[in-house]
Amino acid sequence: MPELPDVQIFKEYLDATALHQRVAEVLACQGSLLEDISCPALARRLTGNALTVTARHGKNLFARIGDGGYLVMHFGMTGFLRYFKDRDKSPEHTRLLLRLHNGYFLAYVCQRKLGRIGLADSLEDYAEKKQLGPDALELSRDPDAFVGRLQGHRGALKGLLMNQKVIAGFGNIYTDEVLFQAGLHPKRSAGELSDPQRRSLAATGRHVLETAIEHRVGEKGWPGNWLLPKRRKGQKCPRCGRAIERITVSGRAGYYCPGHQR
DNA sequence: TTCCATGTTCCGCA
DNA sequence: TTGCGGAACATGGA
Repeated sequence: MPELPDVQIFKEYLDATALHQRVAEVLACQGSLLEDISCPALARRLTGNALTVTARHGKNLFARIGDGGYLVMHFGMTGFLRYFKDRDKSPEHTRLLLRLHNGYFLAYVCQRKLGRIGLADSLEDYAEKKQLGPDALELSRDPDAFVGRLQGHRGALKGLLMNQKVIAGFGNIYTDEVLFQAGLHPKRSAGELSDPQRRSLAATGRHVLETAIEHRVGEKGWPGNWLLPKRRKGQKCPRCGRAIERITVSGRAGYYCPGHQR
Protein backbone atom coordinates (compact mmCIF):
# COMPACT_ATOMS: atom_id res chain seq x y z
CA MET A 1 0.00 0.00 0.00
CA PRO A 2 2.50 2.68 1.02
CA GLU A 3 3.15 4.83 -2.00
CA LEU A 4 3.03 8.62 -1.88
CA PRO A 5 -0.76 8.96 -1.37
CA ASP A 6 -0.77 6.33 1.36
CA VAL A 7 2.14 7.96 3.20
CA GLN A 8 0.40 11.34 2.95
CA ILE A 9 -2.62 9.75 4.64
CA PHE A 10 -0.35 8.25 7.34
CA LYS A 11 0.99 11.76 7.89
CA GLU A 12 -2.50 13.15 8.36
CA TYR A 13 -3.29 10.24 10.69
CA LEU A 14 -0.26 10.98 12.84
CA ASP A 15 -1.16 14.69 12.87
CA ALA A 16 -4.62 13.83 14.17
CA THR A 17 -3.50 11.34 16.83
CA ALA A 18 -0.10 11.02 18.48
CA LEU A 19 1.30 14.41 17.52
CA HIS A 20 2.30 16.57 20.54
CA GLN A 21 1.99 13.64 22.96
CA ARG A 22 5.19 13.04 24.89
CA VAL A 23 6.71 9.58 24.64
CA ALA A 24 6.73 7.89 28.04
CA GLU A 25 8.40 4.67 27.01
CA VAL A 26 9.55 2.65 24.00
CA LEU A 27 8.00 -0.78 24.53
CA ALA A 28 9.05 -2.62 21.39
CA CYS A 29 11.78 -2.08 18.85
CA GLN A 30 12.91 -4.27 15.97
CA GLY A 31 16.60 -3.49 15.57
CA SER A 32 16.88 -4.90 12.04
CA LEU A 33 14.65 -2.11 10.71
CA LEU A 34 16.74 0.67 12.20
CA GLU A 35 19.19 2.65 10.09
CA ASP A 36 22.43 3.77 11.73
CA ILE A 37 21.05 3.69 15.28
CA SER A 38 20.48 1.10 18.00
CA CYS A 39 17.24 0.49 19.85
CA PRO A 40 18.56 1.88 23.15
CA ALA A 41 19.83 5.00 21.40
CA LEU A 42 16.53 5.52 19.62
CA ALA A 43 14.64 5.01 22.89
CA ARG A 44 16.82 7.62 24.60
CA ARG A 45 16.20 10.03 21.76
CA LEU A 46 12.41 9.60 21.90
CA THR A 47 11.66 9.21 25.59
CA GLY A 48 10.49 12.44 27.18
CA ASN A 49 10.00 14.16 23.84
CA ALA A 50 6.94 14.60 21.67
CA LEU A 51 6.62 14.37 17.89
CA THR A 52 5.92 17.98 17.07
CA VAL A 53 5.72 18.50 13.31
CA THR A 54 5.36 16.10 10.38
CA ALA A 55 6.49 16.27 6.79
CA ARG A 56 6.66 13.94 3.81
CA HIS A 57 9.06 13.50 0.93
CA GLY A 58 8.13 10.82 -1.57
CA LYS A 59 7.29 7.70 0.42
CA ASN A 60 9.15 8.88 3.54
CA LEU A 61 7.35 10.26 6.59
CA PHE A 62 9.26 12.67 8.84
CA ALA A 63 8.29 13.53 12.42
CA ARG A 64 10.27 16.14 14.31
CA ILE A 65 11.39 14.96 17.74
CA GLY A 66 10.90 17.82 20.20
CA ASP A 67 12.83 20.71 18.73
CA GLY A 68 15.66 18.55 17.40
CA GLY A 69 16.00 16.28 14.41
CA TYR A 70 13.51 14.01 12.69
CA LEU A 71 12.33 10.48 13.06
CA VAL A 72 12.13 9.11 9.51
CA MET A 73 9.79 6.27 8.64
CA HIS A 74 9.67 4.31 5.44
CA PHE A 75 6.93 1.71 5.17
CA GLY A 76 8.27 -0.84 2.70
CA MET A 77 5.46 -2.80 1.07
CA THR A 78 3.36 -3.58 4.13
CA GLY A 79 3.89 -0.84 6.72
CA PHE A 80 1.41 1.47 8.46
CA LEU A 81 0.78 3.34 11.73
CA ARG A 82 -1.79 2.58 14.40
CA TYR A 83 -2.87 4.68 17.39
CA PHE A 84 -4.86 2.94 20.09
CA LYS A 85 -5.70 2.97 23.78
CA ASP A 86 -5.73 -0.68 24.81
CA ARG A 87 -2.33 -2.33 24.67
CA ASP A 88 -4.00 -5.69 24.14
CA LYS A 89 -5.11 -4.32 20.74
CA SER A 90 -1.48 -4.00 19.68
CA PRO A 91 -1.38 -5.08 16.01
CA GLU A 92 0.51 -8.14 14.87
CA HIS A 93 3.94 -7.35 13.39
CA THR A 94 4.37 -4.20 15.44
CA ARG A 95 8.03 -3.23 14.99
CA LEU A 96 8.12 -0.04 17.07
CA LEU A 97 5.73 0.61 19.92
CA LEU A 98 5.57 3.89 21.84
CA ARG A 99 3.65 4.43 25.04
CA LEU A 100 2.53 8.05 25.26
CA HIS A 101 1.90 10.18 28.31
CA ASN A 102 -1.83 10.36 27.59
CA GLY A 103 -2.06 6.58 27.99
CA TYR A 104 -2.38 5.84 24.28
CA PHE A 105 0.05 3.85 22.12
CA LEU A 106 1.52 4.49 18.71
CA ALA A 107 2.64 1.46 16.72
CA TYR A 108 4.72 1.25 13.55
CA VAL A 109 3.59 -2.00 11.97
CA CYS A 110 5.45 -3.76 9.15
CA GLN A 111 4.69 -7.35 8.34
CA ARG A 112 7.42 -8.02 5.77
CA LYS A 113 10.16 -6.04 7.49
CA LEU A 114 11.01 -4.15 4.34
CA GLY A 115 10.41 -0.80 6.01
CA ARG A 116 13.11 1.35 7.62
CA ILE A 117 13.26 3.68 10.61
CA GLY A 118 16.01 6.23 11.03
CA LEU A 119 16.94 9.72 12.10
CA ALA A 120 17.73 12.81 10.04
CA ASP A 121 18.76 16.36 10.79
CA SER A 122 16.54 17.71 8.02
CA LEU A 123 14.50 16.59 5.02
CA GLU A 124 17.17 17.95 2.73
CA ASP A 125 19.92 15.93 4.43
CA TYR A 126 17.91 12.76 4.21
CA ALA A 127 16.95 13.29 0.57
CA GLU A 128 20.59 13.89 -0.29
CA LYS A 129 21.80 10.86 1.63
CA LYS A 130 19.26 8.63 -0.12
CA GLN A 131 19.72 10.46 -3.43
CA LEU A 132 15.98 11.03 -3.64
CA GLY A 133 14.59 13.02 -6.51
CA PRO A 134 12.02 15.79 -5.99
CA ASP A 135 8.74 14.85 -4.35
CA ALA A 136 6.34 13.60 -7.02
CA LEU A 137 3.38 15.65 -5.82
CA GLU A 138 5.30 18.92 -5.74
CA LEU A 139 7.06 18.21 -9.02
CA SER A 140 3.83 17.37 -10.84
CA ARG A 141 2.50 20.80 -9.83
CA ASP A 142 5.38 22.41 -11.68
CA PRO A 143 5.08 21.06 -15.26
CA ASP A 144 8.26 22.74 -16.52
CA ALA A 145 10.32 21.17 -13.75
CA PHE A 146 8.65 17.82 -14.35
CA VAL A 147 9.50 17.94 -18.05
CA GLY A 148 13.10 18.84 -17.27
CA ARG A 149 13.39 16.02 -14.79
CA LEU A 150 12.31 13.42 -17.36
CA GLN A 151 14.58 14.64 -20.12
CA GLY A 152 17.72 12.66 -20.84
CA HIS A 153 16.34 9.26 -19.78
CA ARG A 154 15.85 6.53 -22.33
CA GLY A 155 14.61 3.50 -20.37
CA ALA A 156 11.06 2.20 -20.03
CA LEU A 157 8.57 4.78 -18.76
CA LYS A 158 7.40 2.50 -15.98
CA GLY A 159 10.91 2.04 -14.64
CA LEU A 160 11.57 5.77 -14.90
CA LEU A 161 8.51 6.76 -12.90
CA MET A 162 9.32 4.16 -10.25
CA ASN A 163 12.92 5.35 -9.92
CA GLN A 164 13.01 7.27 -6.63
CA LYS A 165 16.23 8.99 -7.66
CA VAL A 166 14.39 10.63 -10.54
CA ILE A 167 11.03 11.32 -8.85
CA ALA A 168 10.21 10.29 -5.29
CA GLY A 169 6.77 8.91 -4.58
CA PHE A 170 5.40 6.74 -7.39
CA GLY A 171 5.44 2.99 -6.80
CA ASN A 172 4.30 0.07 -8.87
CA ILE A 173 0.56 0.57 -8.34
CA TYR A 174 0.26 4.27 -9.02
CA THR A 175 2.74 4.12 -11.89
CA ASP A 176 0.40 1.68 -13.63
CA GLU A 177 -2.51 4.03 -12.99
CA VAL A 178 -0.72 7.12 -14.30
CA LEU A 179 0.40 5.40 -17.49
CA PHE A 180 -3.09 3.97 -17.97
CA GLN A 181 -4.70 7.40 -17.70
CA ALA A 182 -2.01 8.95 -19.86
CA GLY A 183 -2.52 6.31 -22.57
CA LEU A 184 1.16 5.39 -22.57
CA HIS A 185 2.58 1.86 -22.78
CA PRO A 186 4.68 0.90 -19.72
CA LYS A 187 7.56 -0.20 -21.98
CA ARG A 188 7.50 2.92 -24.07
CA SER A 189 10.94 4.48 -24.10
CA ALA A 190 11.08 7.67 -22.07
CA GLY A 191 13.39 9.15 -24.67
CA GLU A 192 10.72 8.97 -27.38
CA LEU A 193 8.35 11.30 -25.57
CA SER A 194 7.90 14.85 -26.77
CA ASP A 195 7.94 17.63 -24.22
CA PRO A 196 4.17 18.19 -24.63
CA GLN A 197 3.71 14.49 -23.82
CA ARG A 198 5.92 14.87 -20.74
CA ARG A 199 3.89 17.91 -19.73
CA SER A 200 0.68 15.93 -20.14
CA LEU A 201 2.17 13.13 -18.03
CA ALA A 202 2.80 15.66 -15.25
CA ALA A 203 -0.86 16.70 -15.33
CA THR A 204 -2.01 13.09 -15.22
CA GLY A 205 0.38 12.30 -12.37
CA ARG A 206 -0.84 15.29 -10.42
CA HIS A 207 -4.47 14.32 -11.00
CA VAL A 208 -3.92 10.72 -9.86
CA LEU A 209 -1.99 11.68 -6.73
CA GLU A 210 -4.34 14.47 -5.68
CA THR A 211 -7.43 12.37 -6.30
CA ALA A 212 -5.99 9.43 -4.39
CA ILE A 213 -5.19 11.64 -1.39
CA GLU A 214 -8.37 13.72 -1.37
CA HIS A 215 -10.72 10.79 -1.70
CA ARG A 216 -8.58 8.34 0.29
CA VAL A 217 -9.06 5.94 -2.57
CA GLY A 218 -6.58 3.41 -1.20
CA GLU A 219 -8.92 2.85 1.73
CA LYS A 220 -12.31 3.45 0.19
CA GLY A 221 -11.90 1.86 -3.22
CA TRP A 222 -10.77 3.37 -6.48
CA PRO A 223 -12.96 5.16 -9.01
CA GLY A 224 -14.62 2.78 -11.44
CA ASN A 225 -12.98 4.32 -14.48
CA TRP A 226 -9.47 3.77 -13.03
CA LEU A 227 -7.25 0.83 -13.81
CA LEU A 228 -6.58 -0.04 -10.17
CA PRO A 229 -9.86 -1.82 -9.34
CA LYS A 230 -9.38 -3.86 -12.52
CA ARG A 231 -5.68 -4.46 -12.07
CA ARG A 232 -5.78 -8.18 -12.84
CA LYS A 233 -5.13 -10.12 -15.99
CA GLY A 234 -8.23 -10.64 -18.12
CA GLN A 235 -10.32 -7.86 -16.56
CA LYS A 236 -11.94 -5.46 -19.02
CA CYS A 237 -10.45 -2.03 -19.58
CA PRO A 238 -12.94 0.54 -18.22
CA ARG A 239 -12.09 2.87 -21.12
CA CYS A 240 -12.14 0.68 -24.19
CA GLY A 241 -13.23 -2.80 -23.11
CA ARG A 242 -10.06 -4.63 -24.16
CA ALA A 243 -8.66 -7.29 -21.83
CA ILE A 244 -6.06 -6.01 -19.34
CA GLU A 245 -2.67 -7.66 -19.81
CA ARG A 246 0.20 -8.36 -17.44
CA ILE A 247 3.82 -7.85 -18.45
CA THR A 248 7.13 -7.60 -16.63
CA VAL A 249 8.86 -4.23 -16.90
CA SER A 250 12.00 -3.24 -15.04
CA GLY A 251 11.63 -6.35 -12.92
CA ARG A 252 8.08 -5.59 -11.76
CA ALA A 253 4.64 -6.78 -12.76
CA GLY A 254 2.87 -4.18 -14.83
CA TYR A 255 -0.78 -4.19 -15.87
CA TYR A 256 -1.98 -2.22 -18.84
CA CYS A 257 -4.56 -2.00 -21.60
CA PRO A 258 -3.18 -2.91 -25.04
CA GLY A 259 -6.15 -1.10 -26.60
CA HIS A 260 -5.37 2.47 -25.62
CA GLN A 261 -1.86 2.47 -24.08
CA ARG A 262 0.80 2.93 -26.73
C1' DT B 1 4.75 -26.58 -2.75
C1' DT B 2 5.40 -22.79 -5.68
C1' DC B 3 4.49 -18.35 -7.05
C1' DC B 4 3.55 -13.72 -6.18
C1' DA B 5 3.26 -9.28 -3.66
C1' DT B 6 2.19 -1.88 -3.35
C1' DG B 7 9.34 -1.67 -0.92
C1' DT B 8 14.83 -0.71 -1.86
C1' DT B 9 19.57 -2.22 -2.79
C1' DC B 10 23.11 -4.44 -5.20
C1' DC B 11 25.37 -6.45 -9.21
C1' DG B 12 26.39 -7.19 -14.03
C1' DC B 13 26.14 -5.59 -18.61
C1' DA B 14 26.30 -2.26 -22.29
C1' DT C 1 31.23 6.43 -15.73
C1' DT C 2 26.39 6.11 -16.08
C1' DG C 3 22.01 4.11 -16.90
C1' DC C 4 19.19 0.22 -17.10
C1' DG C 5 17.16 -4.19 -15.75
C1' DG C 6 17.05 -8.31 -13.08
C1' DA C 7 17.93 -10.80 -8.70
C1' DA C 8 17.91 -10.72 -3.85
C1' DC C 9 15.92 -9.55 0.44
C1' DA C 10 11.70 -10.99 4.52
C1' DT C 11 7.33 -12.74 5.18
C1' DG C 12 2.96 -14.74 4.38
C1' DG C 13 -1.27 -15.59 1.51
C1' DA C 14 -3.31 -17.74 -2.67
